[in-house]
Amino acid sequence: MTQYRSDLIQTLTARGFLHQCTNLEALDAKATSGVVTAYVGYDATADSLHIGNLVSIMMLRWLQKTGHRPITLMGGGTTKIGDPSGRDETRVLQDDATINARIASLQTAFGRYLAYGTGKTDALMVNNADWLDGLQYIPFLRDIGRHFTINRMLTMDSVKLRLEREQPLTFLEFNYMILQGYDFVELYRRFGCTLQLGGSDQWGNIIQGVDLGRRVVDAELFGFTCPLITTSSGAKMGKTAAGAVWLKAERFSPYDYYQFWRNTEDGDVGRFLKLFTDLPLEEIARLEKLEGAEINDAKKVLALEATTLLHGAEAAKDAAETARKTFEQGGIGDDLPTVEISATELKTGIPAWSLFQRAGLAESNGEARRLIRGGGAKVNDQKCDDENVMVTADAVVDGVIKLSAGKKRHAIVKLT
RNA sequence: GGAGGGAUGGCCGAGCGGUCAAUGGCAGCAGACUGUAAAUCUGCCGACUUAUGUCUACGAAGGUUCGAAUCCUUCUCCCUCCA
Repeated sequence: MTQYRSDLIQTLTARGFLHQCTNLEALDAKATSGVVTAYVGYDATADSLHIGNLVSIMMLRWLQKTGHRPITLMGGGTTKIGDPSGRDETRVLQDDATINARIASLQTAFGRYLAYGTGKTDALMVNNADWLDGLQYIPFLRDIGRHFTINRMLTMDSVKLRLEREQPLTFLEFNYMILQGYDFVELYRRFGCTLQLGGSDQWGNIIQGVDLGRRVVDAELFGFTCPLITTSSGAKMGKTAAGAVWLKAERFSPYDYYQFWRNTEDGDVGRFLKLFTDLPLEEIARLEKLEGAEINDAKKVLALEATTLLHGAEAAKDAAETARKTFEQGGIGDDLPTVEISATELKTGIPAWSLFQRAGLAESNGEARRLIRGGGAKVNDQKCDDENVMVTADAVVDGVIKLSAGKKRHAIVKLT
C-alpha cells in the first residue's frame, strides 16, 4: 500500500474510506502542511439521519481527529431543489417550515460525532439557504451559469440515467448540480473550505464544484468520495425489518441500533469496524482473525463501539446487557420494547393475537394471527400455537409477560 | 397542435367481462439448519376477534352489465412518433 505523509489521508485510506479522489497526492501534501477545511452536504430529506449518512460523518470525524476542520452543510436551500442523483423520480417538494424543522432535528446527531465550536479545528454548522435563497437569477446565470455547459451536464450520471430510462427530469432538478457546485465555491470564499467529501454517488456533483472553483476563484479544490457501503451479500445497507436504520433514538432505539450492528454478516465485520468505530487498526486486525462462532465476539465489539458513538457509553452498555440477557440467558432485558396493559384488562384476559399486535410485534391483528399460526410466537418462551388463547394474569412472571416473535424480536408487557 | 401507447399490491410485472384480494419475481416475516451470520429448503405475505363472511383496493370521476382491474365516457399524469 502506498504510504501517505498526512495523518488524514493515511487514516482515511487505511480504514477503507477512499473510493475516488480528484488529486490525492496534492491533497496529501496540503494536509501535511496545514489545517484543511472540508465539508459534507446533507439535505433535509427526513427528520433524522440514517445509517447511509454515517460513513460521511465518520470521515468528518477522522478529519477532525487528524487536526482539520469539518463543516456540516445543511441543505436548507438545495433541499428545495431535490437531488436527482440515484433517483428515478422527482423528489416531493417540501415547504420551508418542514425543511427548517428537519434541519433543526438533524443537528443533534452531528454533535455526537463532531466537536463544534469556534476554535481552529472546531466543526462548523452552515446552512446553504443563507446564500442560495437570496440569489438573483440573472446575475447568477451570468456569473456561475456560464461556466457550466449543457454538454457536460448531460453526461452526468444523475442526468443520463434519468434520460436513458425515459423518466422525466425537471429543469428544477437539473439545476441541483450547479447549486451544489456553487456551494463549494461559496464555502471556499467564506471559510477557505477546499475539500468536499461525500458518497460515491456524489462524485459528479462534487466534480462540478471543483471545476467551478478553478474557474471562478482560481483555487484548487479537492473532492474525495467513499464507497457506497453495501453488505457482502450485496444488499444496500441500512434496511431492516423496521425500515431504515435511523440515527435518532426516537425513531430507532439504542437497543435496536445495537442489534443492527450485532447482526452484521461475518464478511462485513472487519470492514465495518474500520469504518464505523474508532478502534485502532491493530485491534481490528486481531478481531478480524476470529473465525466461526468466535466472530460473534467481534460483532459484539462492533455493536458496542458503534452504539457508544451515537448514543453514549451508558445507553450502549444497557443495550448490550439487554441483548446478553435476552439471547444468552433467555431472560428479559430492560431495554426491550415495552407495552403497558392495565391489570384490570388482563384480569378478563386478552387474546394472544391482540397482545402481539399491541406489543408492536405485528403490524396488524391479521399479521399477529399469521405469526402465531406459523409457529413463530412465544409467550414467556413457551410456544404459543393457538391464536385465540386468552392471556390472563396467570401469565405474569415477576410483574411482566415476555413476548417473542421469532428468535430475535422480543417485547415485554408491563402491568399498570 | 395531430396520431398512437400506458398508469395494477413496498418495488418490478402478468391479467384484458365472471372461477381476481389479482400469476410470477424481488423485498419482508416466520419455521428448519446454525453462531442472534451467510447460503439453502419450507410456510406466510390488504384490513377486519378468522368468517365457504364483510370491507377496502388495479390513476380519478361517472356509465354499461346480473357481474368490471378487464367494456364505454370524461378528467389527470406519463411515454413514443409527427408538426
